Amino acid sequence: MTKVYNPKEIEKKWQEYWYANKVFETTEDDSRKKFYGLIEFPYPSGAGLHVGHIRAFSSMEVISRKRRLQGYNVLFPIGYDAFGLPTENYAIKTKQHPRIVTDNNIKKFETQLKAIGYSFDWDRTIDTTDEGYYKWTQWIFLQLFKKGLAYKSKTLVNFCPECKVVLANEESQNGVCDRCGSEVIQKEKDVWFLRIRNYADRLLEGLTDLDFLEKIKVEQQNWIGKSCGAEVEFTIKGGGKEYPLVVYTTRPDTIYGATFLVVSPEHPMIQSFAGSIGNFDEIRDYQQQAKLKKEFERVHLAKEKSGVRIDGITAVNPITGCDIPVFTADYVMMDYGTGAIMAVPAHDTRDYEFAKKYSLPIIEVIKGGDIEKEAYIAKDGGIMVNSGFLNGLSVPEAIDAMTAYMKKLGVGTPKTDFKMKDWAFNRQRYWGEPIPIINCPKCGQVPMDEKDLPLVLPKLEDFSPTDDASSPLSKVTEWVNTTCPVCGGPATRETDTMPQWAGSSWYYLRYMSPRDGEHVVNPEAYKYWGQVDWYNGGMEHVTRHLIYSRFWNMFLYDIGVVTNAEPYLRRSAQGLILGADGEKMSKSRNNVVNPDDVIKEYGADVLRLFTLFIGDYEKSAPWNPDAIKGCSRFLNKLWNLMDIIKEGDVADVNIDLCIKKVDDDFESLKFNTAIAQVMSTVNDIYQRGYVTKSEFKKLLIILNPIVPHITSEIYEIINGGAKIERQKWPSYDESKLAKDEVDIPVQLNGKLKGRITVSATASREDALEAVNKSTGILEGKNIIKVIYVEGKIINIVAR
RNA sequence: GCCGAAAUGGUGGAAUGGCAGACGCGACGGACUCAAAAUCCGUUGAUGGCAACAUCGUGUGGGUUCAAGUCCCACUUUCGGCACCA
Repeated sequence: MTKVYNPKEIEKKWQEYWYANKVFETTEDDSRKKFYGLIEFPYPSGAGLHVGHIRAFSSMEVISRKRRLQGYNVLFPIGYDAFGLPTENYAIKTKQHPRIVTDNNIKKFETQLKAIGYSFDWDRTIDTTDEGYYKWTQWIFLQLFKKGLAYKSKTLVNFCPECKVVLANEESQNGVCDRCGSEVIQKEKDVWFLRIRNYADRLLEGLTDLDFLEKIKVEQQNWIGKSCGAEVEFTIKGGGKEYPLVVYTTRPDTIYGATFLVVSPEHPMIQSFAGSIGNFDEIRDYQQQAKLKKEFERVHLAKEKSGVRIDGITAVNPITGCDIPVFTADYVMMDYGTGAIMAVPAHDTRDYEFAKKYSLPIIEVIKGGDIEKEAYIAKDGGIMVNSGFLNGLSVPEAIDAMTAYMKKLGVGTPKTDFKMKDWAFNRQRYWGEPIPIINCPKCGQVPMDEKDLPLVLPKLEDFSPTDDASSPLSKVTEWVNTTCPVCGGPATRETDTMPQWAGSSWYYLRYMSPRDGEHVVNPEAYKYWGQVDWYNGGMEHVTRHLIYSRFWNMFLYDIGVVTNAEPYLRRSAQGLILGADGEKMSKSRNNVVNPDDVIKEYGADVLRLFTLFIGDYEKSAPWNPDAIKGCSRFLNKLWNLMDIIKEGDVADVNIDLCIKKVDDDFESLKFNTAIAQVMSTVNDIYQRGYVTKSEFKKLLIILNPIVPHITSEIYEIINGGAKIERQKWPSYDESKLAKDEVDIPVQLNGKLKGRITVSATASREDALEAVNKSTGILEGKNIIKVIYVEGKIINIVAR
């Protein structure tokens, strides 16, 4: 009898061995194929690791360990995305410096990660708040600035009065601050933007060849939101003046049905007709109202359309020559298209609603719907009517015909637009990368000299935010005041810092050469590691981080820093672990599971096993504390196999099938079924009563990526000290996957009636013979048809 | 409103169109024990039947097929994303 399984003891032993001997350290090695596996590096919060992290990291951990056993040279790194608000807020609350808080949190994370036995190359650890790191974040920003892709612009921004910080659109969805949940207000501010819209088309097209989960592609496509249409010029007449008003439409085919025109309340056209507009006071009131409405109300709460007719001006339809009235309404947004639309109520739901409310004419130009009841969109179906030369055409034909006609007349041009907005790239907070720009009264915005990077974040005693939405850095006059690198005159530094998305937009490159002081990424290292082979992360980051980092990589490709336009070849996503109550884990719900507690009770291997066994990896699954026992029992059973090792006939246990299943399932992230297969195989082994050493070794190796401690220990014990990580991933014998004799179901008229045992390659006649012999179901029956699928089923249709 | 994913026992979840419920949890019965825990063995979709067995059963209603959880059509609900995007 061997000693009992003691996870605490063996896990400590193996972790010490791995980390002290740097077993997972990696260097470029041309003699071996490379594999670069990436996980989203964590934000080191004070709360420490969460079981969700474990699940998120475990897929690439398993794949990386498997790849090593398969002979690959594996880069599997870890780092910390450590700039950001929570740390800063916590630091303010506890009166510590964010640097101290960050360092402590990182230490805590590292201890926890090591206690789980992850096979990271710890020597490559990076930290976005490290000067040697953010030097290069700033360097990339400078290149963007020099290429005209970073600009400052006055706009209304989402401002959180609680966090006192300007938020990106994506951080203030539904008009609520992502961080604190308070209501966001609109504030005018000078803000840095990155011209990500310039890359919209390439970001969209680049998706085609990538092995990203389909739903990730779809979300990115929706986020980018490309629409193809045309800009059409209407002429506004009033008070003897003419004004060319350009509207944006995706449906030029419906122009014969345009019965009015709507401009956004902010549209400059209104002001230019100030003198000729009869109801200008009313219009001004409406503009004021629209301005007061927060974005949230305007978009989400305004169930009913509102608007005002602009008296004294009319618009001329460039195709029909007809005069139509002009309205202003806040359902038209200034920041999309041209801020003006031609309204076709018969074929657009919003225009329909507006026309009904203000009793405007509705002209049907596409047959097929019932415009008495509702607008008929008819994107793919329907035939044009009441539309001059378009009559009789289908909608797609009419779109092409009208676009060409407008172009010929010179009143319209094809135009694509994107929903995605430029990336608001700054925060008025302390704990972020300083923006390396100097404002000179003579020379304007001047980039810092690259030689002077990093621009170090000054040590600050009081870094709490200011009430006037300016950065705490503006208080450090000795830091702010500097000289202009161009003219040498007195100048001031930019005091805003970069958003948290900055550091994470290029971290996958830094891992390739984490300590290189001369390059963003060392060219030799890049040449070897190239693209990330497989990136796993959360669905919550596929529209922001994943697009932002693809954008930065494309830019670095354009300026010759990297040689691949796309950073990630494959991207998968894990499902959330929900609380035992089926709700998302959160402190406020008090349903958070701390991995330390699980390790304490069951050990790290059980934790690793359970987070992967809990359900389909790509779907969310609730944490069931009772079910952990099953995983613990299984590891005990695995351990106790040592008591029944015996050489013998290997029949009855299909180890080849098990290897194949595990091999395939790992590659498609079906860890739950891979584990189930191994459990079944172990059950079969106990049923048989003994395990052969060769079977046992194979089992240990295929399980090693998931439960490395116990498998390392058993392997060492049964093989006189041999190390499992030096072994080869087992192959399986194709010919042994299928059995020679099979038990197949017998159906009569599609209903299960019994089973027969036949050779896997038995003929139809043999199978039918076997049915006759072993069952009496065919007696007195008239056979009409026999369906026989070799090795699968026999179904007899009979009366 | 638009786009996407999903719905299977008491429960988490398995099923290239071919035995629905693998594997795990729980429950029940038994062994071991003074007892409990741990462990081991057995049972466990529902209904009827002593039983062999029969009937029903994968959100709802239709359809295709020798055969449907799986494919097609029409719905319902839940979750995620986008959203007066012209």
